Amino acid sequence: MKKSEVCAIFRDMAEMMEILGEDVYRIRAYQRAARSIENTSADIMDLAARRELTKIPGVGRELAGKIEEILATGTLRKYEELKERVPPGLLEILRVPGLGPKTARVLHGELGIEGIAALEGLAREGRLKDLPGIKAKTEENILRGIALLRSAEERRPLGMVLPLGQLVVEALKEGAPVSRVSLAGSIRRCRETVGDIDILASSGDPEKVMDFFTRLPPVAEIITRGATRTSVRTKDGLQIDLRVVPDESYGAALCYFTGSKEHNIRVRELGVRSGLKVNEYGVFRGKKRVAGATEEEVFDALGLPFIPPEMREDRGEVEAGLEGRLPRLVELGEIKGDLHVHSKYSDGSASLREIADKARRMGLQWVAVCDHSRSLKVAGGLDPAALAKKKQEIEAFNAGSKDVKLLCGSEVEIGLDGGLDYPDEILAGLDVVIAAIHTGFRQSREIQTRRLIKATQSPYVHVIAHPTGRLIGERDGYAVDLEAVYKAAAETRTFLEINAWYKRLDLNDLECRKASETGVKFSIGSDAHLLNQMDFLALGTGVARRGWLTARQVINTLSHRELAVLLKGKRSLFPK
DNA sequence: GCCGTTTTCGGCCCGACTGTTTTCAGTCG
Repeated sequence: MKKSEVCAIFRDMAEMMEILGEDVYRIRAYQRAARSIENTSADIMDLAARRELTKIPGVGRELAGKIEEILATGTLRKYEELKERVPPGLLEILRVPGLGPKTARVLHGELGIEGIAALEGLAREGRLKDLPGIKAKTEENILRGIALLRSAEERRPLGMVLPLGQLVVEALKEGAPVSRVSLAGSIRRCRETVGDIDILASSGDPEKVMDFFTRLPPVAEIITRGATRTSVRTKDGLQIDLRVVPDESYGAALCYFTGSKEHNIRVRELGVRSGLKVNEYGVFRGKKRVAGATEEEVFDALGLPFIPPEMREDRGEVEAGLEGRLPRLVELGEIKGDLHVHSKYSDGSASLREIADKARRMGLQWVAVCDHSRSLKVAGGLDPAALAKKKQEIEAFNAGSKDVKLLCGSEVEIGLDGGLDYPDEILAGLDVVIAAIHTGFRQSREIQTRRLIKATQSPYVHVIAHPTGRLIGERDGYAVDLEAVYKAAAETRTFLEINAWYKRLDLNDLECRKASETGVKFSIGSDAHLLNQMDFLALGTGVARRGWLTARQVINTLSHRELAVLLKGKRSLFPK
């Protein structure tokens, strides 16, 4: 039983109770508990075993008992009772945007509607109009909502969306009368997937800003257009919202529109306790505005240090801020190199020199060129001769390069038995060895765990690449006992990769945070196969920041010399 | 159902927008 299943049950229950018109604060308690469980890095089974479930914020005695019941029986009596009273089709129609629990209740009570298909049919026939609180307009809105639901694109990987967001922000800075402009929303928090692009600007002439915005080349359609908020859709169906506020509200609005919603709620609650009201226009004591122009000012008025956007998820950052124990997060500017890049030697498209030139343009000092190992034939895995040639070329390059240095590495296949794809003599000659699973995804949890742990136990393996193997929106990671892997990695001083390739982001934010508690350190690698993909390093840094990691916990912050010493150091743990 | 330097009872985040209403309820972010 995973915590996600517990959360799903609580969320379902909240929706059913909403339809039944139960107490809103009880409903909110279930929703808050679900969020809170999702955001906790602790293992829910462990907490239950230690009878410490009430340590989760928002979980009291009552809900702790319910979680225990779910863990013990797989379900919950009260949940089963609710399901008897609320048919599943009724939950389905709640997914229609603009249609909430109150309306759903009326639709079911009066017409017995139990699904989107039935709802659509009756709306088309004009048979909803005479229900209490529903007229022609609401009927139209329901039909529009159903169409929207069908066309709604899934959330997209951050890396697919970020470049467009940055482009629009740059365009506004250049061409529109704005004094400040920034990305906001989940894209600014560096969430791994993004539903739409939120942008905030301040200006004394919002009309001109909106005119400029709606005429930008990527814009295909204007959805709504107002003085403070305009929404457009791009040619490939992505929504961009631009909000324009006066300069004195910019900081408060940036906090508000960056979110997350849960973080905002927490911050406002904090304000209420000291008699302050927080909204998108500022922080107010009575009618007097006490802060609002900058985010720093807003946090300061609430007695908080600046909380970086990547942390604003209500995962304990507000409490940590109050107690003065917010970590100083690793910054992109501190990243000195990329630990995982593919070259022409295997399936990458760039030469060693091109990789080094790109690194120089990015302000990096070193790059580990880690091509595939020999058995991964589909990806041009290197046989020992090719590997020797590559090593020679890298040595020659380094001898002639005053600034950027290359490390000769390999992304070595981990076999089904946990064995490695090159013999030790060859591994010993490499600067960096990243061990990876690309085959045998369907092995049992025990086998996968053993494979990864055995890899950490090699004196020559420095990094476990993309530890879960998941691809965002395409496939889940393989079954593996990650906590056992973290423990093995910590004991053997093996680093865990934050693979920054846009569909991987593996480990993810929560797992980074959990792993870091065991003392593990991390290596960020872009996994670039094309030169421009080295820019994914920024995504990996975002994941590290969302995982609350400091510069000391990320080995990419080391100089070339420091890194070389660290990598050689693992062998000394293994007496001959 | 949770929670506590105003409280173990009585509160529980805030505002915009829409559509249905003559002053407000529902929904959303």
